[in-house]
Amino acid sequence: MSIRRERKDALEHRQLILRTAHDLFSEHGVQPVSMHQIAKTAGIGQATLYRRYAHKGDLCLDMLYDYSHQLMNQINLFLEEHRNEPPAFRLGGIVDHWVDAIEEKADLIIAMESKMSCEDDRGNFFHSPMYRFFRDRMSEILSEMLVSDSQQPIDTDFAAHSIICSMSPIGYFHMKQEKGYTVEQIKLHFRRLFTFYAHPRMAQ
Amino acid sequence: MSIRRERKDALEHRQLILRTAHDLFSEHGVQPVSMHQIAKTAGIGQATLYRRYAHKGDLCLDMLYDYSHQLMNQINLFLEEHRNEPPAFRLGGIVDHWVDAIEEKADLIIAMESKMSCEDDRGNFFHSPMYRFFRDRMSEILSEMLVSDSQQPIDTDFAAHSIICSMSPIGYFHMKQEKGYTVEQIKLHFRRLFTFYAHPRMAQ
DNA sequence: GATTTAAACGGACAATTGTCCGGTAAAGTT
DNA sequence: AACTTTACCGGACAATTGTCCGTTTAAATC
Repeated sequence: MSIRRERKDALEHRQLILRTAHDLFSEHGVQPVSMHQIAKTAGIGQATLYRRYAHKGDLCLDMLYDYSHQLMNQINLFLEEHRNEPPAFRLGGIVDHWVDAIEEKADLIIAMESKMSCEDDRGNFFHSPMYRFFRDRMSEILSEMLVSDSQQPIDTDFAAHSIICSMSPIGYFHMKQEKGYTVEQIKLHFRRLFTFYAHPRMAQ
Repeated sequence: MSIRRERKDALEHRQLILRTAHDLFSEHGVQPVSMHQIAKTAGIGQATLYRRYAHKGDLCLDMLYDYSHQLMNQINLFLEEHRNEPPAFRLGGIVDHWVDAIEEKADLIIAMESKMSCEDDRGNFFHSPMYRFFRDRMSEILSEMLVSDSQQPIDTDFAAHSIICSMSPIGYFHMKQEKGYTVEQIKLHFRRLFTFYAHPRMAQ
């Protein structure tokens, strides 16, 4: 009774699927390409595709895997380089990176998010390493900010989660299109809003 | 050349659809009921249904119409009654009402939101009266809070929009299930987080 | 009330998503 | 190397979503 490792052909198929999907998405965009089309183009059965990926959102999540690691590395580097800057500055840096990522991978991110029902674990963004990374890094920074004398302690994980939600691609693009803000303006507004925690002025 | 008003049978069908959908949703839940099933049960054609509602999310949005007006009235009443309380208190009240609404109408709201692509106007939550109502009320309250001496003015519409996004049902239920918070704990955390704008303590 | 107009109808059709199950072949066992 | 096990394969099938188009009929005009 030993653990069977993944079959060689299964691994090849996974790579084939990712390559095929990438090519099709590049050529036609994300939304117009169907799962059937991906399977057919890759020359594999429908079920083989669905066995790997529960739905297109799940596939997109995996396609973002490399990019997300790249992004996490960039951010870690940024945080390392600016470790002596005030927390608000570092939080702002994360915001900037995140917004840039949305701009660059909008199609994939939206396709991913729009398929997420609440129940199913598989392909749920909130269970991805990227979500945890963002939440944990932000949570740490928020802790630094709030270490002081607040009589009402803020739950920093909760706050980080809220910040991530408020920077959802859907909401982001609504802001951009509806109000006509530029990318830089939105970044600025986010930075001001979130770093209000760090440099608050007494109101009223 | 005059404007033709809506045909009588069209109106009847609209009401029939809403009633049928309500009954089916009550019996089986929202997600398992298909558009085909709704049309068939109502005794109308597929196209007749789709002509009214672009997709199930659009239908859900309309089903929330009455409830949303009720909710808006409740909140207006609340704001009226507590107009002399500090803005943070009033913002907190809105949060409470919103969370209660999510709890009560979760299925419909999630079905609605999960169908929203960015482009199509029809059935987009961000174009609904409810969104505008929440954004505008919150924006007003935030203005009161921030009227003071901030050298970096916060865009209150932007802030209100962000708050709405951070209270999205998907994010809310993730918090609730994953971290095991009770409804009241989440309300409290939201209140603290958002009203941090109003009673901030200097950090660092 | 007959005629015209076009909004509305609905069933059939096309496309996409998601599942089943008999068969295949790779990994472990002797 | 032959055998056993079982993860994996893939095409066919079922369900759901979304659209087309010839026909009907309510409403405006005469």
